[in-house]
Amino acid sequence: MNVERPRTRIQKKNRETILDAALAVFSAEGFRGATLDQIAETAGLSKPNLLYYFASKEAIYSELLSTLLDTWLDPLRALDEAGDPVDEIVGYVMRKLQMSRDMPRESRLFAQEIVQGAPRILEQIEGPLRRLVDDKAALVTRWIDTGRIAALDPYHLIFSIWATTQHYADFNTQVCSILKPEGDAHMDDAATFLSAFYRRALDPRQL
Amino acid sequence: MNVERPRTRIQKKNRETILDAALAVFSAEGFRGATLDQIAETAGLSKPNLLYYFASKEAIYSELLSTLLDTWLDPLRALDEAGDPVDEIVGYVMRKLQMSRDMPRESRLFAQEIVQGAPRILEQIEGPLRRLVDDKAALVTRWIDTGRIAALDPYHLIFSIWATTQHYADFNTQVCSILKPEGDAHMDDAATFLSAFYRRALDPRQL
DNA sequence: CGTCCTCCTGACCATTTGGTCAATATTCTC
DNA sequence: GAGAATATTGACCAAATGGTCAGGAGGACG
Repeated sequence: MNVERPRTRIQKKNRETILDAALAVFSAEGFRGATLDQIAETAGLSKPNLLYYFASKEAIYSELLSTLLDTWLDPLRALDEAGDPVDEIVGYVMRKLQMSRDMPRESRLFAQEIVQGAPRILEQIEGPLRRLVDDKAALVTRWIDTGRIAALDPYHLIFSIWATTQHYADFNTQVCSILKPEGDAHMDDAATFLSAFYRRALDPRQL
Repeated sequence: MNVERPRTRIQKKNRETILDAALAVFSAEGFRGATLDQIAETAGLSKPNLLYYFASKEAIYSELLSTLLDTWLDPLRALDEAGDPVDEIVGYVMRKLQMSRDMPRESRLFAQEIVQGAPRILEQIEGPLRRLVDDKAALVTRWIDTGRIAALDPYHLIFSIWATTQHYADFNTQVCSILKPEGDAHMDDAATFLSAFYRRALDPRQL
């Protein structure tokens, strides 16, 4: 089974089942911490069966990463030059926060990969991701130059958005330990905070 | 060797050597990814010798975490009610950023532990850390109530500071991949950005 | 110099884990 | 429903890994 494109419906279903189980296990345990047995059990399949669909543990992991990275960047892609600059960026922040709420496993998966030096997706980061960021940073610079937004380094602005929004997925344990109620009730508070925060920081008036 | 306090100078030296090597390996590979052999080699000691000084891999890891957490919180502790509110918070941001620059291994160690649900320091987070944060959040609230700083949720404000500053240590690989020059030259840019960013967001005038 | 205590190591062990394979079961196609 | 293609599994393997242990070095101290 060195196949790339699934040919039968069983293949499609099982590959999806495996990838979903792998996402759960890898995001919770990291690459090294996850075991094929765990993934197999989560998926409800036998270990040799996993290896019938994927060549190796690494193959599962790599396919996960590259499949998800694309989705992960959608919110940034949607940044639109035509809209109001401040609204656009605040909108991006909200979309990214929504993603942390809806896809915390994906967020943690990337977080762990990158913390460890991104050994398996460095290429994707230096290629597509970097190009996208360069593109959007140029857009922000245009907004700055026309005085429609505060003059703040666009790259570091984007980093700050990644950091503040992904924090709620990646460090959810810590957030919940400090904010009394469990659950993601505080996600709404986070949205309120970040919205006001970025609106204040970006407003071109003042100072 | 179930000793807690080192008694001889050899003990003290070797325990330090081991903890330093462990910090390097654990922060780069995570708890599960790190091996005793790696730590032993990094420390220049034999594996059985490690286990002469520490009861187990877990024991090394736990001692590392609890030793470092205290230092990690110093910047927040220094937040001073007597100073100018905006300057105090910006100062906190700068101290925290400095820590990400000087102690990236420690930052990554905590990051990985918390991403995985903080299984081994949850107690410390729910106890001392939470108390400290509650304390400082109350201080920020006082500043808000007297109109000396913008009205922003103090807990989420603190989270945003952790997120934005630690980002430069934890996701350093990504930052370097997007910002052309390697090295930590961009740490200065980060300081400039964060300083301006928080100053704008916190200024009590406007809006 | 002898002896006690600390320090260190080679050899070894049990378990875990990624991965293989031949054989069997299931599904698909005509 | 026969036969080919696809799917699944139990049994097994080699390497890695956390940890043990008996015994040997090495230093401190009388």
